[in-house]
Amino acid sequence: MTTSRTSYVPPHLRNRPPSADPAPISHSGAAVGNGYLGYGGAPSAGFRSVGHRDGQIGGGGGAWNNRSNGWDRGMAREANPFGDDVDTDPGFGALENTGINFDAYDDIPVETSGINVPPPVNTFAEIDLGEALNLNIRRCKYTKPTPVQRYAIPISIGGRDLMACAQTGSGKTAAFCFPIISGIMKGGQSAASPARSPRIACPLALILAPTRELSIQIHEEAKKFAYQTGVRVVVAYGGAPVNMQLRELERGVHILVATPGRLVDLLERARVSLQMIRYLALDEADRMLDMGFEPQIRRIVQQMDMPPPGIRQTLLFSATFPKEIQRLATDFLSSYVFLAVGRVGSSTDLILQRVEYVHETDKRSHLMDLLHAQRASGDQGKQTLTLVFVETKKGADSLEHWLCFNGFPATTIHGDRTQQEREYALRSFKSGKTPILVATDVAARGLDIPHVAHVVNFDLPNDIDDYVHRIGRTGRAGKTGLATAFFNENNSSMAKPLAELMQEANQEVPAWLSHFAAQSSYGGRNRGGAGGRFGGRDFRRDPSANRGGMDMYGVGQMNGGYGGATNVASAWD
DNA sequence: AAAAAAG
Repeated sequence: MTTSRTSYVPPHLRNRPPSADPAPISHSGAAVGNGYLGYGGAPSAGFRSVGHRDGQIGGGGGAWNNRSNGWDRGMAREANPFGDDVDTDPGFGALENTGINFDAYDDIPVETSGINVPPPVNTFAEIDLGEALNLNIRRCKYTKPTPVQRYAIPISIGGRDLMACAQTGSGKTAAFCFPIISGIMKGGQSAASPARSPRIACPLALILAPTRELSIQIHEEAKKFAYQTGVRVVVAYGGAPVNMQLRELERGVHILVATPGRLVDLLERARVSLQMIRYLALDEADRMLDMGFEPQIRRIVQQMDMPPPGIRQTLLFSATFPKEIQRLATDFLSSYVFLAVGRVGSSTDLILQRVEYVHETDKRSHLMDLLHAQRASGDQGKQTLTLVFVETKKGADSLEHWLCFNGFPATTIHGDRTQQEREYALRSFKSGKTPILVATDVAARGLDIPHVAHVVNFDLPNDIDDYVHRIGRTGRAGKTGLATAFFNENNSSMAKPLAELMQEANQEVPAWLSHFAAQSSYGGRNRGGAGGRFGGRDFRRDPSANRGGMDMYGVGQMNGGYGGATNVASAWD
């Protein structure tokens, strides 16, 4: 059980100040006795009962965590996700600047609604997240919480369900990971219903994401937050060999990050049980609940063995949240708080949005012009990454070939490529080896790719929310970004919402686009996700939305929920 | 109609 591995903290040194910590990070004053009932720096001692043997079934907790061998080996082996050299570790550098420009945060509009909303905090120290997690927060160089974190963390710590609208890059992942990790540490191991077999993994938290790459990214980030907390994070997604993922699950899992398809597969194989779930988080929640995903999500959340709303805690996050989707989401929530954080940087100051009228047949040559101009003006040596969005997978392949043929190193990511190719393409793009990435909407949401200077909407999406997500891939890390859209007759349905969005973001709207917008009979008003200064608005506050939804809503809320407009802050009015 | 997500 004992080992000389430097990352292992022997039991007698646990709960000790930093001298016991092998990580090459200078830190001071790690307090002892932080209220975690024996957790401190390496809380594994608090999780398992001592003296169990390998493979022993039954007892106090989920099947795996009685197996002290597996557990301690896991602890000993836990790789330092921060790397030994901060300066040369790209992963760390990326996390260090998750698009957080604190100077831009002072006048960010924030709105909450719901009953008894826990008040926001101004510092991480105000919340008792635990010493191990606090140390990781310092390692991440998060000095103070972002707006979404200031509000979402106390709400989650307070045990409330949450529907949060906040731009990706505003610290969303941490906003739902911190409370989950902290809650798992505090709660210790529930003694309830052990699994039937040690081969069934029983995670306490489930984080679902709409793409494989996003689930990978969340997993990487969550591992940093959970480092040496004793909380194990495992990822499961399709397109990759299942055996490795199964082995990881067998070694124990507190937090499972997954895409829906692979999770359903694992549930059907009875390799995962959701009976112990205490936290459910949906990232890009509006996408997860839209037509393509809804049946799978309902299956996972409502038709397996997951505890119902009110028993588990549910956290929904997205940059956009259309009203129809909000209404759907109430099925998964109990007396929830709605939180909207104004767009930070992304579609306001930091991203310069341009729309150019380009005929379908001229798109390639026009893109070429842009790339030539960019190449001419750009600082040589500095990598300027360009992300080009197209509508179809075939279109992505053909544009990639054409760009390469014309001397622009490009690669592509879309759902017809193998997972290996997808991950290679993303790495190749991030590293600057192929500074142009042609992508379908698989790359539109959530991916944090530093140094993307230019997002080109070669084909505009049909949904303004998708546009918001796409351009959000640039203007990150406090840097400015450029978003260029090619517009023509085929996109006339987008004219109005696009013009309105750009106007709200104080962007210059070309006269011809306004003309298109005026002609267009399509709506674009109050599309829920895109309207106003916020990333969204609580549909419970919309009279027209409530007319149909109120009954269902009133019944669905266990604590009475939102009882009309009378007892709620009126900042909206 | 398209994209994503299981094999």
